[in-house]
Amino acid sequence: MRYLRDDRFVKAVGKRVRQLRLQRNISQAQLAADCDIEISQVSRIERGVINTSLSQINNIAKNLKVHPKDLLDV
Amino acid sequence: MRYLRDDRFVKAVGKRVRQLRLQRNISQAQLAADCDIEISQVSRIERGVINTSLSQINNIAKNLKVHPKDLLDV
DNA sequence: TCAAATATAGGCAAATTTGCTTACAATGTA
DNA sequence: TACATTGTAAGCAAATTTGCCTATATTTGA
Repeated sequence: MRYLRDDRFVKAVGKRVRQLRLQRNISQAQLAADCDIEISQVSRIERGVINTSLSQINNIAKNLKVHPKDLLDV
Repeated sequence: MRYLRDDRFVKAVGKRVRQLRLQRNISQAQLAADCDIEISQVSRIERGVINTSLSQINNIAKNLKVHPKDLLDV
């Protein structure tokens, strides 16, 4: 099976998430709690090791108080 | 396990993909070929039955010749 | 320096996505 | 009507994501 993972893109989005999180001065733990997901998951997303889903992006965007498309502004 | 799927959001993105595809007058089969994915996958994404990944969004955006964030402009 | 806070890493099981395939419905056209 | 095109549906196996957990590294502050 051929599973598409665009490393460049995934890492860029992760970087963007981290950037916005730090702008808001919150820890991964805080963001994870707000989003009701695991810290390790936030870490994986920010480091770009996983190719996360639309819903996670929407969830994180909501809790970073930005429009989901802002997370893809890379 | 609690897996997050935001039906509203996923369906909205699917609608947006369809909208852009039709604007370009191409079939699902054509888009699928361009993206090198399955037709059934395009269908699932447009109907919002799956919560697809960042890389798929980027892939589809590329082949619809829009910025990935335009697919999340919902 | 030491301790606390923060971030990274990895394993496991369950859930989902995806490619692949076949079948069928819907739509349009001659 | 008949035919082709287009889109929907569903099942299966493989791959990935995710939650949960524990452990370790890194950073920060007193």
